[in-house]
Amino acid sequence: MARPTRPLAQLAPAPSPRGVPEATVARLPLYLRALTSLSDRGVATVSSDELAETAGVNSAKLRKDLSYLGSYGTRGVGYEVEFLRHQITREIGLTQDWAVVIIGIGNLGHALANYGGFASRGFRIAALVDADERRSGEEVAGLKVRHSDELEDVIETLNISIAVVATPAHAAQAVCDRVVAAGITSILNFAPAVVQVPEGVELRKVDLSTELQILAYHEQRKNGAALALTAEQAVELAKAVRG
Amino acid sequence: MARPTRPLAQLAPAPSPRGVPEATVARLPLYLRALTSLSDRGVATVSSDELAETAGVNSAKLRKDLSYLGSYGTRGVGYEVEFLRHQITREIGLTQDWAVVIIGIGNLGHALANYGGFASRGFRIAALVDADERRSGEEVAGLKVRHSDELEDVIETLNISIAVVATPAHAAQAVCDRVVAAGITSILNFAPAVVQVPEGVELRKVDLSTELQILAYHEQRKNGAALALTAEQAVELAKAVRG
DNA sequence: GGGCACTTGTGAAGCCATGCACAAAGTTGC
DNA sequence: GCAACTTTGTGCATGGCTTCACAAGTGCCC
Repeated sequence: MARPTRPLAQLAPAPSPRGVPEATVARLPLYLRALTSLSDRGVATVSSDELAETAGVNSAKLRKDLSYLGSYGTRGVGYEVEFLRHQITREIGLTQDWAVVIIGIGNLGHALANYGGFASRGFRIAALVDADERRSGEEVAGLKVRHSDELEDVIETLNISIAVVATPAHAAQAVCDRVVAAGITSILNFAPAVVQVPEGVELRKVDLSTELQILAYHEQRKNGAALALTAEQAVELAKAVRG
Repeated sequence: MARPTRPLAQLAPAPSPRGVPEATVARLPLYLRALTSLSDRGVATVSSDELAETAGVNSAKLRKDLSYLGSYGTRGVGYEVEFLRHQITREIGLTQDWAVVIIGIGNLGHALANYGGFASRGFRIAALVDADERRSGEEVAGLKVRHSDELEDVIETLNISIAVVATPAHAAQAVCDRVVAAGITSILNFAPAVVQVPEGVELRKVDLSTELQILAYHEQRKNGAALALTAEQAVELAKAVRG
C-alpha cells in the first residue's frame, strides 16, 4: 500500500528516451487536467479505465500514451494520482514557469490577458504590447500596456520565451518576424493569417472562425443537405454560366 | 480564355459524392481564406502551387483535398479563383448564414461577441446569455445579455443552430446538456472541461492553455532539456522518496 | 494541325495513429 | 505459498492521411 522507495530505473532513463509522438504530446495537457481534477477530489489512485473516462479518451490509447513517458503504473492497481501528475508536469515542462508576452491588446488580447487558466498552469503573462500608442500606459489585467516599439526590449529584459500574437491579420507576419529576430522560438498565433517562420521555431495557431466553419460543414450535412443544395445549385448555375 | 459554359457533369454529382475526409474539411476554411485574399488582390487564376503557398500547405495535399470536392481546376492553367471560392463556400455551407448563441459573457465571451471574424464569414451572433443576473440587460457588442433561464427560449425563438460555450469549466456540462435538449447539434466549447454529448451532436473544443502547454513542451526540449532535468531530478527525487 | 509546355487529378507507397487483445506483473485472500 | 483476480504495458493489425510521381488533359505557338 505505502509506496516503497521508487526503484532507480525510474530516474535513470531520460524522461522520454525515444521522442514522444506529437499526437501524444497534444493529449498530455488533457491528462494533466484530469489528474488535477482527481487530485482535488482527494482520489489517490486511479486505473487507466477511470482516468481515460475522466479525460474523455480510450483507455488503450491512454496507456500507450503514458508508456511513452515511462512505466509509471502498477499492474493490478493503477496509477498514483499525485505521482503521475508530477511526471506529466515535468515532461511538459511546467515545473518552471514561462514568461509570456501578448501582442495586440484588442478584444481578444484583453481576454487572454485576463484569462485565469494561464497563470494557474505556470504561464506568467509578463508583458502586454500594442501598436496603438493611445493604448500605451493603459492598465490591463494589472499590467501597463507597452508600445510595440519596445517589443524587442521587453522580450530581452523580461526573459520572455513565448509570444502570443493577437494582432489583426495584416500585422501578424511582421510581428512574428520581429519576435523571432529577438530570439523567441515559440509562438501562439490567433491572427487569421498564414505566417512563415524559420526552421526551429514552433508555431501553433488557433483560428476561431475556422472552428465554426467546420461545425457549419457538419451541420449542413445533417440538415437534409441534398434538399438545400438543389435550391442552391440554381443560384450557382446562374453564376457559373456567367451571371 | 473565356470559360465556356461549365459541363453538366459539374452540377450533376452531389458536391461530395463520397464523404470528404475530416482532415480535408479542417483545411477548407484555410483555402477559403487564401482564395479570399487572392480575390481581394484581383488575382483571377491560380495554380495549385501558388494557392498552396498562400495557404501554407503542400501542393499535392491541396490538389488531393480539392479533388474530393470535385474536378474544379483546368489542367495546364490552374483554378479560377472566384469559381473555386464559391465552390468551397458552398461545400462548407456558408452560403446561408448561421445564428450563434454565446453562453458565458466573461472576458472570453466578451471578446468572442466582439470578434469581427465571425460576422464576415456568415456567422451571426444572435444572442448572448449569462448565468449572472447582474449582467442581464447589459449591452455587449450591440446585444443585450439575456439571463440563462431564457436559454431554451432564445434558441427556439431565434432559430439558433450553433452554441458557443465560454462558461467556467464547472458549468460547461450542464450548459451543453441544456442546449442539446433544446435541439442544438453543434457546439464549440472553450471551457477547459471534458464534456459528453450524445451521438449525432458535433462538439469541437478549443483549450487556450493546452496550446501553450504544447509549446512549453517543445521549448523545454530545445533548451538543453537534459541539463535542466538533471537539476529537476534532484527535486523529484526528494519528493519521490517521500519528502 | 501538330508538337511542346504546363498543370491537374490520382494510383501507389509509406508513415503515423488507433484500438484490440493478451501476456506479464502485481495484489488479495486463504 | 499458492491460486484467483486485477490492471498495466505492448505486439500487431487496421485504417487514415500524406507525399511522391506520373499519366492525362489543356492551352499556346508555330
